[in-house]
Formats: sequence, structure tokens, C-alpha cells
Amino acid sequence: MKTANIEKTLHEKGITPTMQRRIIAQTLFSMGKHVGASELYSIVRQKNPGIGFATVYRTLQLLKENGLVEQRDFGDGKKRYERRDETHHDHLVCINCGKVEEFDVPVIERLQEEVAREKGFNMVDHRLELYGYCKKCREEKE
Amino acid sequence: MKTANIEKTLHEKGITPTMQRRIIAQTLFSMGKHVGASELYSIVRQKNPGIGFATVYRTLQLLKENGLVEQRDFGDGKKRYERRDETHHDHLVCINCGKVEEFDVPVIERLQEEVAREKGFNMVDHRLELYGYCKKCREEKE
DNA sequence: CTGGCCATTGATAATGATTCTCATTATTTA
DNA sequence: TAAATAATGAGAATCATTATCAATGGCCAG
Repeated sequence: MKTANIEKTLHEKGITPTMQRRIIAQTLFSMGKHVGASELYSIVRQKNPGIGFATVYRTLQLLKENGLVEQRDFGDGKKRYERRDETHHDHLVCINCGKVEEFDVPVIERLQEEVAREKGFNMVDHRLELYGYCKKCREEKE
Repeated sequence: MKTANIEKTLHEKGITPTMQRRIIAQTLFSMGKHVGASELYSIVRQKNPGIGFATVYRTLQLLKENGLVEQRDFGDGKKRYERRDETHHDHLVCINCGKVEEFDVPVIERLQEEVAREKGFNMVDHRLELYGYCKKCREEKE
């Protein structure tokens, strides 16, 4: 994402643009998917060593609240962040090497909606993760 | 679960039966689903104030490794435990009151298997959670 | 432009869940 | 029963995350 667009995106959401926020958002957006806070922090620090850990967390929170970032949790004790994308996707996680692949099955989504409705829930989010061994790890085990 | 059965279950798995483990396992099994470690600890303490927190965690780990207990994570920062049941189920979580309901949709399970196979994964576990507002919380909001 | 106010920041302390350490105690084994 | 081994309790340590608070910065009124 180009710098100008980040500026615009922040403005549209009414977020006061500061140097830190610009750097953090831009860095995250350039890092792809499933980025941990400490991982993001270490890259941000390379660009500006003065930025603190708290600011990274605060900014992630802010971007999340404003719908620019999604937070994920694969149950390994730390949250992951990624730019929110219009296209929804679920995850396939390799429990050996940690590789994460994405997938999307509209039929599953529809079935989920149906279950929620049956149970009287107003579903606002969901989470589907498949855990297993990827092809590469299976082959290397032999 | 009766005391005698717990004794037997531990023996079958080759777990050294100690007073602490008997109390912890029995308490957990009597508490139902989605029990947090500290919640379990506080009940265990009522039965035997001498038991330490570390032992609760160690025992949960042990029971999990031996397939007697399942660990869950709903992304709220703490792990939940429950007796492992032959029947699989997924979860519907109310993000307002925390209520957890269970459900099972075999079709979804099959579709998951299919996705994993397509991607070359050997799936060993999965996790599906729907988040939303339960009926009661929706009504109270008005 | 310029002082001042309020939002933001950085450093660090605090928190909460979980794990580790190690001396003590219980269990098993010979 | 005695020695060897495993388990325990108390509290320290860890790890990710959040809160605190004084210092700083951006931005509007004059």
C-alpha cells in the first residue's frame, strides 16, 4: 500500500495521523498475513527505533476497532494481525512447521449461518481452523 | 464419574494415581464443559486446601496427553478443559454473556476433510467456533 | 504565527495465565 | 523396609498484553 493511501485511509476513519501510526500501519500492510505483534514491532523498530511496544499494541487495537485490521488467534498464546480484506478466508495450519494456508468454502459459511439461526444466535464472527501436517512435513518425516 | 472408575481410568493409562490427581480428575469430570484452570483450582481447593496451582496445571496436562481431557481455547486468553467425549462437537459462543452452546454438523466435518485433502494436509484436528449474541442478550439489549 | 490544550507517545510497571525450579514428600521397586 | 524414583507445593519466572503517567507533539483560537 502506498503511503498516500494510508494517509487517506486513516483520515477516512477519523484517526489522527501520526508518524508512528503511519509507520506501523504501512509496515503491517507490507508484511502480509498472520503477523505477530512482536514480529511487527521488530520491523517497525528498524524503520524508527524510537517507537515503543505500547504504541504498536495501541495502534493495532485502533486499526482493529476501525475495521482496517483483523485479529486472529491460533491458540499458540499470541495474537496475529493482518490487513482486513474484503474476501473472507479460513485457515489450515501445519502443526509441525507452522505454515498457514488459506481457504474458503462458501457452503460451510452458509451452514454456519444456519446453525446460528437455529440456536437463536445473531452471529457476528466465526473461526474455522484445520490443524494437521502439510505435505512437505509428512514427506520429511519418513 | 464414580471414584472407582477414575481409579481404573488412571490405571489403564499407566498414570500413577495420587490423591491430588484423583481429586482433580474427579472434580473436573463433575464440573461439565469448558472449565478454566483457575475455576477448577478453586473448587479443588475446597476439597483439599493443600493442593497447589501447579499440580492442577500438571494434572490437566497429563490428562490431556493421555486422551482423557480436551483443551479448548476460545480466544479470551485462557484455556478451557473438559472431559474428552467420544462425540465431537463445535461451539457457539455468546460474546456478551459468555454462554457456550454446542453443535455438530456432520456435513461441515466432511467438507473440512475434503479441503484438507485438496491442500495436501493430513488433518488431525480442527476447530470451529461461531461468535455472536445469544437470544437472551439480544432481548436484554433493548 | 504562537500559546495552550488535549491526544499521543515511550518507558516502565502491572497484570494474568501458565510454566519452571527446587527442596520436600509420597510412591514404587528391589 | 530402604533406596530409587516420581510427584508435589510454594513461589519465582516467563510471556504476551495492558495500564500508568510524565513528557511530547499536533493543531486550533486568537
